[in-house]
Amino acid sequence: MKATTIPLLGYALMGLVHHKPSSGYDLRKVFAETAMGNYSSSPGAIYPGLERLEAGGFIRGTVEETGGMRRRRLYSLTPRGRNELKKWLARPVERNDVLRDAGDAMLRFSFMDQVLGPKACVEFLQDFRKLIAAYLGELEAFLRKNGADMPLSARLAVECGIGGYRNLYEWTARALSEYQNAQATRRNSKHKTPAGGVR
Amino acid sequence: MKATTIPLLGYALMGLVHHKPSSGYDLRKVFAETAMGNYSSSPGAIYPGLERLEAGGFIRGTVEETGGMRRRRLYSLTPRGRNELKKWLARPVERNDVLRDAGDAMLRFSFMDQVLGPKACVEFLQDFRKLIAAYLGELEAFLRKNGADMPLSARLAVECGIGGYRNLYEWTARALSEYQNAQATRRNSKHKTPAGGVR
DNA sequence: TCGAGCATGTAATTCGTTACATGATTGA
DNA sequence: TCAATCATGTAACGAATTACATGCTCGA
Repeated sequence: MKATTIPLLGYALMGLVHHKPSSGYDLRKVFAETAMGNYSSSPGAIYPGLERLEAGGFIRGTVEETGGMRRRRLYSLTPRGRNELKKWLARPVERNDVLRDAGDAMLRFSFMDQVLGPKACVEFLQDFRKLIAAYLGELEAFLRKNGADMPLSARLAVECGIGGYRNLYEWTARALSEYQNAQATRRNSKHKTPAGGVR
Repeated sequence: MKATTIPLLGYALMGLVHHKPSSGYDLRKVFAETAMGNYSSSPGAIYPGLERLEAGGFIRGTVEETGGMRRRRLYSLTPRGRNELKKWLARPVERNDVLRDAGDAMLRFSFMDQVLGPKACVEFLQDFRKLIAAYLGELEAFLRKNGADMPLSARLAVECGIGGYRNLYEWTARALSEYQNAQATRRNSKHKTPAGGVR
């Protein structure tokens, strides 16, 4: 039983395909045109990535039968894929997720709402916030200790990084309060707006 | 004449080695323990990376002759390497540098002071600032157009990204004013503290 | 003498990048 | 009929990750 390790791009693809069944071309456009501009968008990444996911049984592609237009292979999540996506999203946040600019963690969060619901988002944000605070403390200590001996531009670069984490920290507070508002609204309106909103 | 394309890690290594001749082990520790925690630090990245740079003639390794301790190979920058580093640092900032979290650009900036001097840093910051402002506008427009249709967590993720760029934007202002102060100080003290500071 | 930390490497694998190739469809 | 755009691929290559292997040196 192989470990079946899925690269980040694979999860990005699964999350998008879960949101809305899509072709490779659709997905490339998402990466190229939306705020997901980090991530590849090159055909040499997307198509092999989709093939790997299909070979692993996480997505299934079916050829669309529309009159006109060239054939497009529409991918959608299989139950297995949905399960894998859930597992990935439900992983506890670790210190590691905070280090390398947290791209991984933010990707997870951006899909979390639809798949795991608001409660999981709140928990995630709380844990994330704690980790950010801890790392922020480390960075500030580092700067206090070494800042004076560093070339100006290097010190400024570190300060920029600290500012980035401070932004992240403040963002978690805003995000948490938005979730509290959303939950209050939902309680009042008695499920008038369900959770996911696939369309 | 091959293109000799050097990966980002290669430039990180060159910048560090220029700052202070180092062994592979030293460099690994820098990546593992300082604020440069993004970047690999694994031996399978560092040692082959150093070998490639040496094969390209950018750095040269000499075995240290200290009594005691196991032999360590100390690398230092060759003239060719210094030239290559300069060329990389002097590249104009492009829109592309702003997209993928600007890790590349910040790395360049952090070495810039020592190699190109404060004037280049100021120019860099001014260009960088403009590009950030432009991309920030795009992201905000994107959010205005699509924010309402996005799941809450996805929208929040975009807002977090926007906050990150806003931080970057504000940081450029602070950095610029620090450079102006530094220049004023230097003028007053008549080169008492030169530019580089290799030690 | 034994383990911890110093120090350097190597091999298998996987993945992304760049660049190229192909063909279908639509509108001018 | 020609260009643009839709849509899917493929091949070569480079580089990072993981995991393993090795040997030195110092202190307890």
